[in-house]
Amino acid sequence: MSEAAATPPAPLDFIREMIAADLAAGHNGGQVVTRFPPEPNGYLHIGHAKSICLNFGLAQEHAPNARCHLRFDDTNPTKEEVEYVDSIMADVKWLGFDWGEHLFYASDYFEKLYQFAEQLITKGLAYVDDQTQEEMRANRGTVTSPGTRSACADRSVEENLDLFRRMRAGEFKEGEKVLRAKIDMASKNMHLRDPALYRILHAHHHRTGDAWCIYPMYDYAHPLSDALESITHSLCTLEFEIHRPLYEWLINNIDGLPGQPYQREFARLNLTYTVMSKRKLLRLVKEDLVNGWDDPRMPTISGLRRRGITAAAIRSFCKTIGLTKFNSLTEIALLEHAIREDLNKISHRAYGVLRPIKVVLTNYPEDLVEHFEAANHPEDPAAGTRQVPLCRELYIESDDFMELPSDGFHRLKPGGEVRLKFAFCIICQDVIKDDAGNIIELRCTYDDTTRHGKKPEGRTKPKGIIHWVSARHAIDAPVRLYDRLFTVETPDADAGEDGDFTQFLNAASLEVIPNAKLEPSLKAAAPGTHWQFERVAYFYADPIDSKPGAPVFNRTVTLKDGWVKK
RNA sequence: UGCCUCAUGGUGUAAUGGUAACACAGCAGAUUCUGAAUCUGUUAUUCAAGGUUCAAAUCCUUGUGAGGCAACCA
Repeated sequence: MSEAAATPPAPLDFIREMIAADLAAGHNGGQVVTRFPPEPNGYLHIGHAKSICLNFGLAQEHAPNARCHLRFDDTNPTKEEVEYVDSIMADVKWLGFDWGEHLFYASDYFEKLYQFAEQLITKGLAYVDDQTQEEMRANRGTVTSPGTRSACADRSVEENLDLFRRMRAGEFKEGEKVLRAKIDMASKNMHLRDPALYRILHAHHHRTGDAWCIYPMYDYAHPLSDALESITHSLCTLEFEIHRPLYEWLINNIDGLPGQPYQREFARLNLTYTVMSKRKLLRLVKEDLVNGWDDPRMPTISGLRRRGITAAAIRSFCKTIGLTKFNSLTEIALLEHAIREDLNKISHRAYGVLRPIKVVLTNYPEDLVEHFEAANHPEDPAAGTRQVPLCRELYIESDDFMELPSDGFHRLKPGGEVRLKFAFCIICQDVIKDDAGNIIELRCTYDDTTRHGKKPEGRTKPKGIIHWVSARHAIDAPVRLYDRLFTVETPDADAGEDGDFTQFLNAASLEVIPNAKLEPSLKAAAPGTHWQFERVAYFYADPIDSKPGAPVFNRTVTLKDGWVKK
């Protein structure tokens, strides 16, 4: 029995199968060249992570005969900004991928793209159209009826060339002229009804400045950029499937392309309880419905990062969801599982009491302070230990006490006993209330025979083990509890055609606890570190708002809670 | 009233004409100085109807449902 037989190889998705077949057939000289081509008009989100993991992952899997390019699809200067370029590069790097020398911009190809357009005109495959946008739309026909070709389609090559050059020279106003491919106005595929190739935009471009006033359309620039970079496999999402014939038309009709890429499509990621379109995310930011692109509730890479989600968790998640053409809706639980799995491994444990209730140990000396040794990680002795101070007055989680306990509740109750983790057991003797009847303090006694490590004879162990902090030593720190951004699984779909998805925003998606009681060692928590507050949740010391000695914590994800109240 | 694509447990995926499986979620138990983690067990699946075949999730036909397509956006 061989090792290989014991562990079958992971099954290939349809894209990887296709690439394996290309390689087996000896295509592309054994090279695999992919690209991740974002438009710098917004921040990357977890849907992009799926594409990044695919494209860069393919390059890693086929190394050294492979590479993945990062290319900015910056063909629309009216929407694009350098802020987005910078954030995209930072996010890709943070996710753990490297484009090496292969950083490109579609705008780098403007001159070549222009020459290819002249080639198309010369071949009689493109013409300058004078129709207005409205006329073009009207003449395009409908999905069930053919369109009508513009009278301009009959212009001579010479006239088209002259007009196109004058478009470039800036002789015309925006909307006055457009370069169109001459394909088929009766095609069932609307994208083949003489699609626009170039439009006039007297706009300042973030890289080319004012050098150009005509800009190529995505459908034109994308396949040619792929070909210019000798991309072998151009992978995009399903909505571009219908663009494929146009992609191929361009590749086949332009001479002098160094590469012959082909496009294939996969389903984009949809996640429950969030929205994923850049347009909607932009709206959340612009209308201050969240605190910027990196708000920890956002599905953006920067938001997830700031919430405390690790790159490893995102990569693992992307592996789990697979790759198909099925338009799926992935439960957020799958992501949460990937997050907990990684955080459980890397997070040191500490005590934090979010909603404190004071406990007085009536039989504990007033002036005594003891330190108990606590493990930093239960499954990793190498993580070491720390000393946690304890005195007569403590805080415990108010959830860990019930005056009228429900069935199966095995934390603290009147007359009941629990263990203070790593310390000793206590019994609740008295419940002190204020005039309004609110519990303000618990009077307890501790049992010295139950100290950590001791095993007293003939004594039943309490089922409940709770965390605690010393009232005298606790530090106060702000803790932000993040929850899902929306109250419904599919805010998009539920809002309908003309509905507003913001109506489903979760009003309780952020709760700030200004003064959580934390064990003193947490005072030194470095910004950008991951913690598990035992029995509560995973937290992340906010990298921006934390100051030396004054950390601010973001709740990344709660611990799974297996206890269901009966 | 057109064209393109898709359809496997609650969710995401695998099975490439030959025993429908894995992960998540759920449930039950073991274990535990975290009601976590870990371990064990378990519930639940091929959109429908025909056809081809010794044999169909897989191939064919017809339905049904979902998504996409008529920017000078990407």
